[in-house]
Amino acid sequence: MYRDVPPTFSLPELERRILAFWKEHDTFNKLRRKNENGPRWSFIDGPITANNLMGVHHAWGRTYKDAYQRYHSMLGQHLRYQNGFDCQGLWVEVEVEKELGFKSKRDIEEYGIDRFVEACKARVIKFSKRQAEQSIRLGYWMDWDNSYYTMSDENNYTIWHFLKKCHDRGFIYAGHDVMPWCPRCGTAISDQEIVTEGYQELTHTSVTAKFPLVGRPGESLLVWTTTPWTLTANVAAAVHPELTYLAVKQGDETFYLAKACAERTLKNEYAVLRELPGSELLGWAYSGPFDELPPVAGVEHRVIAWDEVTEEEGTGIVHIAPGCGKEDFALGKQFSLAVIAPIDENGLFAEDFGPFAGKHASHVPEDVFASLKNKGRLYRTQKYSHRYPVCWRCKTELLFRLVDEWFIDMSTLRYEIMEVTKRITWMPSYGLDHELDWLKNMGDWCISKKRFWGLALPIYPCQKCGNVDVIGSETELEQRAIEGWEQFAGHSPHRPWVDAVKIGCSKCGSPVSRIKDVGNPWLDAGIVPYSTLNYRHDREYWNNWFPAEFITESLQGQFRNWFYSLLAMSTVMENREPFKRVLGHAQVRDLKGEEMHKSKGNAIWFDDAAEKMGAETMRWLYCRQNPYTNLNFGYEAAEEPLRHLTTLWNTYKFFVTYAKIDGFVPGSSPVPYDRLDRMDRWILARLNQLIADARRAFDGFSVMNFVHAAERFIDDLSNWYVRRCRDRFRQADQAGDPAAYETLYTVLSTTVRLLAPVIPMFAEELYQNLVAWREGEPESVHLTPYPEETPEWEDAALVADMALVRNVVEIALAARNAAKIKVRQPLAVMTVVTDPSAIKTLEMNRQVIAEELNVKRIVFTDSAEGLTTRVAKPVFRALGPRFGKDANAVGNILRALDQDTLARIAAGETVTIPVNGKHEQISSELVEVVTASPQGMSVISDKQVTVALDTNLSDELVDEGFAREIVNKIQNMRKEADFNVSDRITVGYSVSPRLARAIDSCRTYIMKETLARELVPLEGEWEHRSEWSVNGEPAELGVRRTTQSGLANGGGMQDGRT
RNA sequence: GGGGAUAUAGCUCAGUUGGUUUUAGAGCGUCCGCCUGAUAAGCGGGAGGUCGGUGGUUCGAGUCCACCUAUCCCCA
Repeated sequence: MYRDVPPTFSLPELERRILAFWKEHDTFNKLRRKNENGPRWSFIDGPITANNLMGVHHAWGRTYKDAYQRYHSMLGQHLRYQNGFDCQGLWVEVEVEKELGFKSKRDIEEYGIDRFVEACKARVIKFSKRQAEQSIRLGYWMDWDNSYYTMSDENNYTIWHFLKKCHDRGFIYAGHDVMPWCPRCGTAISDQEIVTEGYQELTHTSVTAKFPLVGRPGESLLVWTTTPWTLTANVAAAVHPELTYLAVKQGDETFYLAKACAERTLKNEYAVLRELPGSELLGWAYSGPFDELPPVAGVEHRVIAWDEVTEEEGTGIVHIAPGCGKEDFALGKQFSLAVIAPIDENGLFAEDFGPFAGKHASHVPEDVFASLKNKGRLYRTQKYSHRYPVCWRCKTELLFRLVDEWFIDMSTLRYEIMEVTKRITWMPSYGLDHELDWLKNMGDWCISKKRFWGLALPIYPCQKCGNVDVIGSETELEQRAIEGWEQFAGHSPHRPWVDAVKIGCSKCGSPVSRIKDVGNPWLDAGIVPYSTLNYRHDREYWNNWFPAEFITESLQGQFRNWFYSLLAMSTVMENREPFKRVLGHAQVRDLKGEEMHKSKGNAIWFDDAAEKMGAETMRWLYCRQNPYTNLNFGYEAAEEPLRHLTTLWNTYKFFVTYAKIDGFVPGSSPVPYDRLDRMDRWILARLNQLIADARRAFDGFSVMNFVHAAERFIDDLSNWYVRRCRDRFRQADQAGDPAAYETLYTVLSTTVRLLAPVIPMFAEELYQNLVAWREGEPESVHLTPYPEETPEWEDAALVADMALVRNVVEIALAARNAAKIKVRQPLAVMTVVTDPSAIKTLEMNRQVIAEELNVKRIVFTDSAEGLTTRVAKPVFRALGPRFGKDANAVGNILRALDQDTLARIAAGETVTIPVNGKHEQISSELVEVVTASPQGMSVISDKQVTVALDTNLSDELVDEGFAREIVNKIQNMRKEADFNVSDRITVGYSVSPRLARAIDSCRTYIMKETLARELVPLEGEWEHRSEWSVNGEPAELGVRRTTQSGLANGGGMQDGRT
C-alpha cells in the first residue's frame, strides 16, 4: 500500500535513496536482460578525458546520452551501454608533471619515462573511477564495469591497423614545418592550444635594422621586427608590389620604406628623394644582417613580393626567416629560399652560431642589437606591446621553430571523407556545412607529438635506405622484430617499452627503430567505432553494431576534433559513415553568459551542483534547453525546473493522501470510459497528446519539445484538473469518486513513465509508491514499456472546449480584478457574450465556470447589445488581392462603418458601400466584425469572448462573502495549529454584529467547509485562537479538535456519491 | 581574407509558407492586486520594444532580397 508522502522533498536525499535501490535490486542488469533479444540500437559514447573531476558542463551531454538511451531501452531495444574514457595525451602529462613538480622534459627523462608513463596511467585510472562515480550520481546508466579506455592495447593496435592502411595508400609522410614551440616543454604547441588561453599582452623591444643594398652604395632597406633573434636566420625581405614606397635621405644615407610608415618610423628630419611602387624593389639583393655566421654564409638575400605585407605596423618591408616563422616557411617554399633553423628544442642557439651559440633565443635581443650597432646596421629600437603566444600550461613565451612531424596527406582523402560526411544527419543542420568547410580547408593531418604518454606511432623509417615501414598489428611487430622483443613482451604498446623493439627494414634489411613520437590524441578517440566493436577479432559483432545510430557531443571544437577523426578514420577503414546522426549541443556558461573557467572562479563543479540543486534539476534544465544555444547555468536558473518538479510532487502527494484515506486500490472498481466525467476525459485527452509529443520528440532527438509539453501538462493537471476536481476526492463523510481516482492514477502513473528518461530517479520515487507495490507490476519504472497512445482517449474537441472555458475564466478574473472585487465575494450575475457554438460548449461547463468565478448565475448570449460595440477588422488577406494599392484605403473606410452596417455584415448580409466613387459589395469575407469597447460596466473582451460582471451586492451576497472569508481564516488557523486534514473541530467566535448575522445565515456552509462540529461563542480553552479583520469587521476566532482521528477516514471505497 | 551562425522587452528566447495581432508574444525579474487545507505552487493586471541599421520587392515585411554594422564559432 502507499507510503505517506512528506510535504517537501530533498532531491539529493531522494536521489541517493533511488540509487541505492537500483544497486540493491540490480535494476540496470535486469533491464539489460529483459532487452537482450530486442532490436539493437547502437550508441557510441565520445570518450570523456579522464584527467579531472567533472564540471556541470559535462553533465549536459551525459544527460542527453542517458535520456535517449533510456528512451530506447523503454522501447525494448538492446543497447551496449559502453562508456568511454580518453586517456592519452599531453593534458594528462601536464597534470602529472604538476603533481611531480617537474619543470621540463629533462626532468621526465631523468625520472624515467617508464615511471612517468605509469604515473600517467595511474592518474587516468584514478579519475576514470571518480568520473564513473559522478556519472552514477547523475543517474547515468552505463555498463560501468565495461568502459573502454583509449589507452587499451586494443585501441592502440586498431589505430596501428588504420595507420597501416593509410601507409598502404601512400598517405603517411614526414614533413617539416615551422610550429609554435615551447622551449620549456620541448614540444610544438598546436594552433588549437594557442587559441584557448594561449595569448598574453607582452612588451618586447622591437628593432628597425638597415639591410644595405648590393650595388647601391649608401642605400639600405629599413626592416622592422619584434623578434630580434630571428634576424640571425634572415634570407629575404618582403614588400607588397602595389604599395607605395619612398626613398628618403637622412645625412649621407638613403633608406627605403613604405610611404605610410615613414612618419612613424623615421627619427629626425628626412628628405623624400622619390616615390616608387613596391614592384620596383623586387629582386634587389641586399647583404644580410648576420652574414658572418657560418650557417648564413653564402646565402643570397633578395627582395620578394608578398601580398600580406601591410602598412599597419613596421616599415612595410618584412624580414623573412623561413626557419623561424610559419608564413616565412611557406614563402620560402614558394621562392625556394634557404631555410636556416637556429635553435634546438630547448630554445638554445646551435653551436655554429658563433657568439650566440648555446644562448637562449629569448635572452639574445641585447646581443643582437649590439652586433647590429657594431656593424652600423642598427637604425633604432622601440618598446612594443602586443598579444604574444605563450605556452598554455607554463606561460613560457613561444618561439617558432622548424620541426619534423608526421602527417597524413589529405589531398585526395579529404574528398572521400566529404562524401561520407554527407550521408550523416547533422543536428544542427548547418553542422554539415561546418564539417565540409573544415574538410575543404584543413591542411594535412599532423599526427605526431614529441612527448611520452600516448599512442606509439608504429612508424619505422630506415636511416640507411630511407624506406618507411608502418606496422599494422602486434603480431606483425612480433614477426618483424629482430631485436628487443623480449624487453617489450608483456607490456602495453607504450613508451619506453615498445621503443626497445627494432625491425628489419623491408627494403634493405637494416635494423630500424620506431620514431620516438607519440600520436595525436584524436586518433585515440576516432578509432573507437572499430576498436570497441571488436573490428579486428569479431567482424560479425562489429557488423551488428556499426554504424552507430546516434552520437551526441558538445559542438565546441568537435568539427575539427572528434567528429573529424571519426569520419577520417572510418573513411580509410571502410569508406562508411561511423554514425548516422549527430546531435551537437552548445556550451554551458555562467549566469551572466560568460565562459566558465576554473581560474575565473565562475566554474561550478558537478558534485557541488548535484548536492545543492539535485541531479534531477540539472537533468531537467539540460533537457528543456534548446541544444543549439548556450545555457547560462547557475543556482537561480535551477529554480524554474525545480518548480515543475514540485508541482508534480504536490499532485502526487495529493493523490496519495486521499487514496490512503479512502483506501483506493487502482483497478478495484474500474469505470468505463463513457462513464467518466468530462474533466476526466479531458485530462486523459491531454495525456494522450503528451504521449504523442513525447514519442515524437524522442524519436526526433528533440527532447526539449517533450519537456516543454510536459511542463504545460503538469500545470494543466495540477492547476486545472486537480483543483477543479478536489471535491471529488475530498468528501466529508464518504469516499471519493472512483472515476476521479482511477483517472488521476492513470495520469500520474503514465506521466512518471513518460518522464522516466528525463528524470529517472524522481520518476522512480513516484513509481515505487504508486505502482511498484502492486501485484504483477514491474519493480522499476525503467522496466516498464514506454507509454503508447490510447485511441479511445483522443478528443481534440474536448481539449479545445476546455481551452475556451479556461479562457472565459481568465477573462472574467480580469474583469473582477478591474472591478476590484475579490473572488471570495460572490456575485449575482455574469453575462458572457460569444458566438452560438461557443455558447453550446460553455453551457456544458456552466458549473465549472460559476464555481471558479464565484458567481450565482451565468447568462450566455450571442448579442452584445448594451454591453459592447462592434468593431470592424478589415481582412487584408482578402482585400489585398481584390483592391491592390487601394487595400489600405478600403480598410479605413470599413473601419469607419456604423454599428448598424456592421451588425448586418455580422449577420451574414452583403452590403454595398461606396469606395472611390464605385459601389463595392462587402461581406464578412472582407471585414470581420468583432465586439469590443465596454460601455460603463465591468466588461472585458478578447477576440472571441466578452464578459460582463454585475457588481451590485445584495445583503445575502455580502453575507456569503463574509462566510467565505471566515472559512478562509479558519482554514488558515487549522493549518497553523497543525491539525490533521481530517480532524473534526469546534470553532469559537466573537465578532461584530454584522459578522454574527452573516455567520448565522451561513452556519451550515461554514461547518461543512471547515469540518466543524459546532460553532460556539468564544469561551473557555482553545488550541489556537487569533484576531482577524474580516473585510474590515473585527473578529476573534478559536479552534480545537473534537476528535483526533488519524488519516484513515472510515472504510474502503464506497460507491456512489451525492 | 574565406565559411557558418546570431541580432525581437532588464535577462533568456518564441514568432510556422509575408496577411484574423492595424494593439509583436512567452518565461524569468520587477511593481500592484488576487487565490489557496495538495501547493517551496497558482491567477489577473501594470511598467518595459523605433523587431540591429539602410535600401529594395509587395496592396502589405519581425518574416523575403541586397548592402552595412555588431557579436560569436570555424578556418586562413
